[in-house]
Amino acid sequence: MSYSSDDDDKPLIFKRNSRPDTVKSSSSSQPSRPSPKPINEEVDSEDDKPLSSRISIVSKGDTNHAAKKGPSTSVSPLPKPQVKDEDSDDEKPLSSKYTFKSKVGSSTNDKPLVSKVHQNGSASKDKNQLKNIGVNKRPPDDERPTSSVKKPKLSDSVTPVNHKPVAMKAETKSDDDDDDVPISQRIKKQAPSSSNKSSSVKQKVMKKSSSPLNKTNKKSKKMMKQKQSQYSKPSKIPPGSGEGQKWTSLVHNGVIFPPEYKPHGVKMLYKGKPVDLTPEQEEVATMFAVMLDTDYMTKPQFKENFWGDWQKILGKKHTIQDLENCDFKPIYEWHQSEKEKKKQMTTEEKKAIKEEKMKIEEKYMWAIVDGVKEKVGNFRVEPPGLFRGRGEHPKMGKLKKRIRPSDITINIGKDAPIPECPIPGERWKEIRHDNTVTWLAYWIDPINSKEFKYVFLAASSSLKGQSDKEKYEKARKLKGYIEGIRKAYTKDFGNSDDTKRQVAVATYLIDKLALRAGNEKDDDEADTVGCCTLKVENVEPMPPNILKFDFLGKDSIRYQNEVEVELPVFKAIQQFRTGKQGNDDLFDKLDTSKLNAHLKELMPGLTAKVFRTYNASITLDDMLTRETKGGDVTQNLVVYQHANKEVAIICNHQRTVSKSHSAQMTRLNEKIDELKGVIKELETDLSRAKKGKPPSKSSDGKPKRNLNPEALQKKIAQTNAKIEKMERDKETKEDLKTVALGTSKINYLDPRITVAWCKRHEVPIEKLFNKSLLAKFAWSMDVDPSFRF
DNA sequence: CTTAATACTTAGCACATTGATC
DNA sequence: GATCAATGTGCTAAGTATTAAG
Repeated sequence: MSYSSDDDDKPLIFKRNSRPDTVKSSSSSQPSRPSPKPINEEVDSEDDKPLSSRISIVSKGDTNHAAKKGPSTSVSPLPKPQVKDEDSDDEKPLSSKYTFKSKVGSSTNDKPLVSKVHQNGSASKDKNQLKNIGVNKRPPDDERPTSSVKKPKLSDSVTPVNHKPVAMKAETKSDDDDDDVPISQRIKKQAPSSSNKSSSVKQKVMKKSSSPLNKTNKKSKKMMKQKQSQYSKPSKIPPGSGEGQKWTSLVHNGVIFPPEYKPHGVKMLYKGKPVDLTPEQEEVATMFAVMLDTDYMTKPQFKENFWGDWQKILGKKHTIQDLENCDFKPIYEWHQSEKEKKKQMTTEEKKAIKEEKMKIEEKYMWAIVDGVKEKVGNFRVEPPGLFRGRGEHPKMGKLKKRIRPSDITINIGKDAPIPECPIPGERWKEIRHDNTVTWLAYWIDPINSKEFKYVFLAASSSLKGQSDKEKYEKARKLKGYIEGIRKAYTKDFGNSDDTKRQVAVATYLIDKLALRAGNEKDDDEADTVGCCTLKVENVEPMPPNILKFDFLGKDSIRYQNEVEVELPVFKAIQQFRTGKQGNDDLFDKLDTSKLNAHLKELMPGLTAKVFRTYNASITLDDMLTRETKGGDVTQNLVVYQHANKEVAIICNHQRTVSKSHSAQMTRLNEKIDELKGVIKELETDLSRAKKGKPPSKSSDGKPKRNLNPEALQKKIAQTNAKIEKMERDKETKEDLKTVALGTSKINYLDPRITVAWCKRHEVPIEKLFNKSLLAKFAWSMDVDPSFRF
């Protein structure tokens, strides 16, 4: 390994690489990507600092993008809590709703008029709602104190039922006066007042101790057993709601099924001859044919599994006796031409089809949760197909059978009408009324009968937003414990108790490298690992104190990294490896349950994944603070992207290099060269102009304008600037070709950090959050500009 | 304890749409 | 206005985590 230490004082340490650009096509070999750049790290961790500072990043100086774009349309003085009024809101561009231009202090929001509130997060035209469904549509601003809840499952003494967008929003309002106080403080000072209205949101954050919500009369199962342990608050219980109650009323229309199979009649060949297939056989053959141009075709496992399932449908006696002699091309080509046809359709035709589809699907898109219209996430039942497992999945290619209504369990409010089964003559498997869960429906995963496929609300829903917020609040809470936790595990690196030592080292790795917990996996899943499931061969100690990691993590994405660690950790890893084979567990005394049980002793609700959230968010907050220099919007966006990228690297969020990447780079280079040629020419002309000569002939022989030296100078400068910008863009592009920035933005970065930063630096939030993100993070829009993670 | 069942979050990629560029 | 890259969205696989059951 080369640890080149071109970075002066630091010993070079972190080096990340990974899959080759060929990822997609590679078959047997493990994917790996080159990493953008090495990261150096300081050995001794400084407790409180974010990962980014504990790990020093070799950043290439920030490029300041010269091009200035005019500040965009920022307008409204302050974002306000959004209460949507479908009718009026719809038309407005989101930008007019958000976009902060406000200065830090100005924070008095006007109150949202919560009068109509219909729907939460969505940008849609929802003229037709589930209107006809009789539901207890509560007026939005109805506060719904506990008592109003129809089924008081909880005694009145219990925390008031939390509430929804409406309440939530209304609430926000109420702490307006607090606006300049950081949320965390507001939370603290919030007295659990009796006023039901304000109880909701903050409730969740309340100390566990204060709200010993014991499951009371939950009718069922899980609840009974719930141990009201010493650290009470089971994370499941949403703040203001009853014992794990997630909703009080729930109305929706069930799910929609893909169309029945329509045979195309195109015959495939077997040993060169056309074969007749029944529609069912043809359907499965078509699933395979359609994948002819994917690299699943290079995987024997895929073909084997496909053949196994297809043969069951063909029958043992069928003409077709093997896959080798099958020629699916005719079907493949038919499919390609269908695709082409579709592409050729005029915009109007496409539009018409789309609208038609919308009309049919409209009613499935929405649910009414506690009186608020919310978007449903995946209301379309997954169509049949061949299982596309990632990595070397043992089940790839298996037939994912068609799901029928009789496979579906619906969960809905007791008082809601049962959705009509969309397929005439068929019926749902089961109807439940479980308000302790958020799913609207589920079916058994046809590939793995031990698992389920759930239908949930969309990310823009209050239910999801609420839990998202809780996730970040928990991560922020870790801030207050992290120092102690680090001290504690550091102390245990040398603990004589094997288990304790392993817990300490594992926690260290999770904290420092943002590794995933690493649950156990079955043999019928791809062989990937996380922290607790690391194998001896995945971590190679390289004296004096470097650990070389190389393993396949989630989604079979390769994690490669070389890290300098504290000596005791290094020694401990060496010791964990002794006497074991490469394939043995590195942490043989450990699994995620034990690890999490330990973590919970350190902080209520703490689990391994919280470290990832914490480290990602604190890194963003820290880098934004350190690197924002008060430039223009463009420059600030570069700062943000830089921070975002760092987080993505820490979390190992990768993407495959686009097929056209190298071609694009080549083109960029050509353009740069071209511009350089222009410069040369301009320089020639400049010197000639200075001598009073006319410009040289341009290459194409056309005469050029006779410019004066000043004009030429200016042109040269402009062109140079252009070249510089292109060089920077090129670099950025190359740099980010394997880095996926989106994943962290969606899942790990507390949106309040971004929103507050935007407010502080007058960056329109729309530059960073697209429509979906704005909807998903609606709950964070009114954060105080001074918010820090 | 260990394993199974359950529910929910996180993930990359394919495809669609939008936007920039010539 | 066509072309092609960038961006957005849908899809569904693959994780984490808790609780119940054995």
